[in-house]
Amino acid sequence: MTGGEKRRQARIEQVLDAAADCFVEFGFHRAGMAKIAERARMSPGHIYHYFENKEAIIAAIVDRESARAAERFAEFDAVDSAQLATVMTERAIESIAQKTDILQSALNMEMLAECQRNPEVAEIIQRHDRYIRDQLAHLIHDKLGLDRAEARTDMMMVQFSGLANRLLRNPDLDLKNIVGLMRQTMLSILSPAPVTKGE
Amino acid sequence: MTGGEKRRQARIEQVLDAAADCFVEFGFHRAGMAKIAERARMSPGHIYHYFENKEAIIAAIVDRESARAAERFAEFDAVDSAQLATVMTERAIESIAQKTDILQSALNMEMLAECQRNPEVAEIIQRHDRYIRDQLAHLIHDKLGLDRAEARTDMMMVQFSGLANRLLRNPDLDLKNIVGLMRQTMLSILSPAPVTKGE
DNA sequence: CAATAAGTAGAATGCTCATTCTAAAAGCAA
DNA sequence: TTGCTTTTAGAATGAGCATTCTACTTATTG
Repeated sequence: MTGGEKRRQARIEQVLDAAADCFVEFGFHRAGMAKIAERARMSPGHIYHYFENKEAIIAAIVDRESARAAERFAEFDAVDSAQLATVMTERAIESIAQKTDILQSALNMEMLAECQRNPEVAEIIQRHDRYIRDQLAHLIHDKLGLDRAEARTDMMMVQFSGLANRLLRNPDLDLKNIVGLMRQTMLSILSPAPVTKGE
Repeated sequence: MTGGEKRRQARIEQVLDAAADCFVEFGFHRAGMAKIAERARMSPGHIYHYFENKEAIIAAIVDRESARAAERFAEFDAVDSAQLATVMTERAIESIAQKTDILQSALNMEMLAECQRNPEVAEIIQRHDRYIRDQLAHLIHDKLGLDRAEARTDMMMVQFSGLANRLLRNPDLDLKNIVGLMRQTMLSILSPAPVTKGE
């Protein structure tokens, strides 16, 4: 990479970091380009040398955040089968317990609201989700040798997103009290026990 | 109620219906007063005779939607204990399966994003959530005779919100395939089985 | 050291939108 | 009907904001 390209990449990161900050604080729509520019320590007009418009920044943020989420899920690949439910539980709780991820949740909600109206955002979110799902399903099917891997995958993901959601509605939620139940629940989802088919 | 009050109430409902429509379609911020007024078949300025400002409309919508959600949960009160997990599962799936509730989900995401920045909205959401939680916890504790009712309640609610969330990320999700697992999961949450305490 | 290019700033533009204001229409009491 | 209040409309106001434009500064290259 040449010096110029490096500089350019650094500037783009600067914009994305500033934008993420603003989006968390104000939301996609009330975060003005002026504010983003200020936080990125550059002029508003200059941002347009790196992004075509604000939509493109939103898309880039959604992409970056989704990719990071996917990375975090990829780590489960290395986990011992017997420990999977426990490790996932700890991870779900721990990732939520950090203040940063509570804010992260708000950004996630913003993204999910946006994807109802912005097909490009929807496409990005769904692509990353599919990737995570494929990884997890592969894990559940090949490593744990379970049937209905797709359904189990989706149920596992229900736990993750549900927990994040929950904390927004009930900020007083004491995570320590539900960690046991969460582990039991995940174990139940990952158990080969016969399940009555839904009619 | 006098004729005038009735008329006024009807107009207010008209505005709320129109606003809900617009909020789902465009989001809180890009839904203009002009558009809302058009859908409510009245002039923009006129809306200000019923609501102080747009924030107040948002607050009213959040309140109305949360109250409706609470109503739906209240119905579980009448359900036979043995059937509770099954009925809740069916309800979760069924309420999601309806197209209207997919849109509803988007509005919910919008609300949750908003509550990070708007304390009034946060207060409304949390108040209704507390109400739902109390009802459910009472059900679980008194009717099912289970311990740790609060934790179980929260986990049940994780399932509901998680499922809605999931469908936004994966619109191709086949609900039929997970209904069995969802029931098993809810049963597990509502089973008295000993649970290893989280460390 | 030119001289061209790349990077940067910040003001100007033009649009959208919440909110306010003025006045017309409709209900209503006498 | 007449005068008074309530309801309604729709234009005017003014702020905020994405985007564009012009010009300045810094790097790069021959």
